[in-house]
Amino acid sequence: MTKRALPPVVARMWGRETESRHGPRPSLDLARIVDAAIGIADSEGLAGVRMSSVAARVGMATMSLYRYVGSKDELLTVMADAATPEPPALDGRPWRDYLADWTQANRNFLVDRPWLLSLAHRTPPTGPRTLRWLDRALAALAGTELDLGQRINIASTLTGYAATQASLTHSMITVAAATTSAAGDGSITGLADYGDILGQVLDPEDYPELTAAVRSHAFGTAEKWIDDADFTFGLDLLLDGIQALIARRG
Amino acid sequence: MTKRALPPVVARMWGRETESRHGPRPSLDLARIVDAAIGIADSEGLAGVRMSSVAARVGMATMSLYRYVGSKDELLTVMADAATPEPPALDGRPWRDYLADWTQANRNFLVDRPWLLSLAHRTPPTGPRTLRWLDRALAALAGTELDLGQRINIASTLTGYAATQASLTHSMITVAAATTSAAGDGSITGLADYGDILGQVLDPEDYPELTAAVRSHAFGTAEKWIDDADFTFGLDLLLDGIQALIARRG
DNA sequence: GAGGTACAGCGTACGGAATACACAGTACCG
DNA sequence: CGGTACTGTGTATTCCGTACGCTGTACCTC
Repeated sequence: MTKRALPPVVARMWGRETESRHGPRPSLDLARIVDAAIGIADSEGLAGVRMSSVAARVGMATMSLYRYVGSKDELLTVMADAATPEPPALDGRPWRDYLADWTQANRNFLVDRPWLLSLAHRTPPTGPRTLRWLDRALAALAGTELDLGQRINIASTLTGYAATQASLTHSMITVAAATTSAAGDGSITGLADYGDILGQVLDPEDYPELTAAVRSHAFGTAEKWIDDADFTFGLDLLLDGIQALIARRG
Repeated sequence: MTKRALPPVVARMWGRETESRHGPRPSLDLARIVDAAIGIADSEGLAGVRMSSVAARVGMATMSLYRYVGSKDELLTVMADAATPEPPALDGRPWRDYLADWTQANRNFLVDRPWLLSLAHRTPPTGPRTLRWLDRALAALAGTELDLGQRINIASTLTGYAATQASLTHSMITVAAATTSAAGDGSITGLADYGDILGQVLDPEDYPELTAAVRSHAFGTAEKWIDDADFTFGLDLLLDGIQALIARRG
């Protein structure tokens, strides 16, 4: 029985705080702090999330936050889970329909909240929301002959795909924050620029295929990355692979 | 002709510095600084990479680094490219063989240098190494009927898969740095613990499938994540999907 | 009901890290 | 041979995260 204490972050995400009976009751709860932090991240990006700014937003002193959160890092971890929406409902749909929906929804909220991408690499999923996504994906595959390991693997692969696509979409769409303020400075501002840059930099001898791609404007249109068509294309690749596997097993 | 100036980072990565003739010659070059930074990241992690520590490592004053790099952020970007190895050689192999190799190699260097994962979300690929990976993947698909957009899409999907798997592998393997130093503290230390935590936290009503997975120890064995079998499983899914697509086109 | 106790909110202070700025020395230019 | 542009660097500023200790309060126990 290796039943150790939960890591404090995890405990907090699940409301497993040991209720204390002494002293004044807290005037806030973790949720309100996390919401404030999420609000800031949405409007100013992750960089705007400072202990001081969050505290100001909830009307407390900076140091008071530490009664609710062990560290800024912890706060970010909790934020990452809380900012994740609920997964779509299964409603008895066939696995392929559902997983397509699931993956797309996954990508969509990552595009809406690009800062979530930067928080993705912290921990394996341990929050209620994130785990619900995993659970639902497993549920969709429940009717198949796949074993549990395979189902988990499929879920992670799809999440990974969603994240990759969201990240690409985001970095391509973004009019990058011009760090140097001079007009016409050298910041990468959009997609057209990306193709430009590659064109300027690539040696055709060394990068023959890429050069060809740039020349035929394969990176040219910004819509390409916002459009669902491209996303769906890759997704279908994955789903086809899964379907073939299931067929083999059945 | 929208031929703007290259972003400074990009210029530096490609050695497109405007050679200056006045003044003393630089006593170092960017490469040595980047190597030092990579060395630190390898041994202490990204957190160990401070302008001061890097400077110490190359035997210069902190502020001297700013003669070679515009900002720490720029340094990290250049590091990310420089730490990427060369892609495997194509050698006329069929696309599927090569891409399997390519993806696996991609995952492997990410597992070796987990800090690269945290730098992945900064920019679309603009460095010589990263772009060479892309070029080689496109080259492998050159014989197929797929159009360029599709080839690029496939390459990103595979990179994404490699990154996802590497990230999972890493977070599972890691004996997490115990931030609190007390023994038996609550940090997530490994895989067994991960299953433990889920078990403690999940409500079977709300997470039926996950609960079942935990109970049957689907998260239980650490080898599962280090082992190639699992990686190859998902990879084959993808490749099958691609193969089906190519067959359809041909 | 009185005192003790543990905990909430918060002001102050410290330490680490990035980086603006100014200055000294140096190599090449005319 | 002065001027100039650039290198290396010390100093100082600014911005954060957070350790610590103090004050007041609500509940518990006697």
